[in-house]
Amino acid sequence: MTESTPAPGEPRVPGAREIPEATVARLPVYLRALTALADAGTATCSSEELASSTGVNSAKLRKDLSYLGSYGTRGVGYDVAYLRYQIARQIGVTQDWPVVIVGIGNLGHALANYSGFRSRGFRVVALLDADPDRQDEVVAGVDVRPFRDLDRIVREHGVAIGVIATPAVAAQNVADRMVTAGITSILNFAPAVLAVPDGVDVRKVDLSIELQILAYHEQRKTGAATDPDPLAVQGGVA
Amino acid sequence: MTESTPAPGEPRVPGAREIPEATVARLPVYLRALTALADAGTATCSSEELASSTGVNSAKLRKDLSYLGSYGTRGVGYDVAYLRYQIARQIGVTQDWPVVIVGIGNLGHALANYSGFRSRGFRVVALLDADPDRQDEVVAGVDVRPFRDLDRIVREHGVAIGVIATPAVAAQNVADRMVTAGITSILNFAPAVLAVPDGVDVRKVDLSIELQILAYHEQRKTGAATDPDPLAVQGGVA
DNA sequence: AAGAGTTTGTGAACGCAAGCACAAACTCGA
DNA sequence: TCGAGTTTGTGCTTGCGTTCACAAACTCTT
Repeated sequence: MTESTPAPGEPRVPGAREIPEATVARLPVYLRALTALADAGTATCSSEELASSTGVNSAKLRKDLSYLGSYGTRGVGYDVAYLRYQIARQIGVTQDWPVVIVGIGNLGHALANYSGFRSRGFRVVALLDADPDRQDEVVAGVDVRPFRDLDRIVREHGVAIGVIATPAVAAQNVADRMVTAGITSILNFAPAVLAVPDGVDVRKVDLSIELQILAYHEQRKTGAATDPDPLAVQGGVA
Repeated sequence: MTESTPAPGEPRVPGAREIPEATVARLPVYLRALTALADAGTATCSSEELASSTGVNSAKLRKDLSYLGSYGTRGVGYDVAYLRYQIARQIGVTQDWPVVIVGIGNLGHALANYSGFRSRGFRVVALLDADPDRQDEVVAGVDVRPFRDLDRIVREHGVAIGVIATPAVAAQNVADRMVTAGITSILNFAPAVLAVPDGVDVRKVDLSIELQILAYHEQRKTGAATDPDPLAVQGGVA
């Protein structure tokens, strides 16, 4: 992904270790498991327990946590509340993150209503849509605003993160406008490759790609491969 | 992920090369780009062109394609239609994949309406929901059926792939029922870790995890880390 | 206080993936 | 036919991520 170059030679933050990308991707999973444990009233847990409830290897879990610091106690395990706070702080979900969502189709609706956002510090400050007919609606308690208001909304609320839930053809234009408005992190649900300047992070979630990966493995399981006959190309794929 | 062990010693399929997981994950991206090129009337393209339109390195693209076979022509490039067919065949999207979706919330609606499924061989044969009030609805031209019909529907349509779009608490039960019914690939949108027997593949898409990864990098960019004071644990994270 | 049992943190080995760089194989013009 | 230009396919190097395995550090019982 578009990693902001850490200025060759000098570390990004003096005391902060560099956390590997693979570890960063797992921290939210640990956070969720710790929250569940805390809600269940559990005060302490071992790396083995936490690992099995998150579906990872316990050695990997311990190595992941070691990048954050030494927050466990040998012979005992981890304090659930303490570890949870430390992970939340590292990820950044102890802060408030104002977010805008662009594109109010089915997916935009689903995202606006998704409770998992609010509970982790993400606050949807506006839903934007280019269609003027939609701008009287209120979805999930948030006003639908015209897309042209993007700049003002970003400025007023200090929005750093934008979500694109538009059709593919509109995605690049939306991304450009977001970047211009000052957004530096984009979560893209549109099936399109976005070009953005350095310093802007883009993560992509593609629903059909995940299904296709499953189909690949499923095909291998059942051994049902299509005829590799090159002549079949004439017909093409539907 | 739960990779079906390829029987130590003997290759899974005699003639088939083993395609690396990282490559499999990119094949759908190439497929989409090739479809766009074909729609635009392009007959031939180089690895450089295809790479830039999919956002990957051209060397990586060529290496990925080399796992499928030698489908390019040196000095010329790749035949768009031919390569597209070969990739589609390898992934398995030249076949028809009947799919069931369980959980008709906002996300279920979005998935049922998503055109990217049908155009790639995925056919939603049923939407299942435990709520009896919803079973008169028709969403995206597909009947909403009671969850208890799962077994029959899977049997009748030969469903191999199931999608879980329920709340987290229901997910494991749904997965168990899916496995019992004969489903061997699950796409899970619920924020829960699923336990499934060997031979069943699970892929997870977690909307809030992606946002949290963005937040982590965003926090690093702005240098706005929260006070690491251990005493703050008393307050905990909201 | 000492030994047995438990669990963390991490050095080291291993394996997969990314990228470089170049020979091989093609086209095209003279 | 030959040489210049283009593009693929791939061996090799490098780096990252995973896993193993064990010393260090803790608790608990006697």
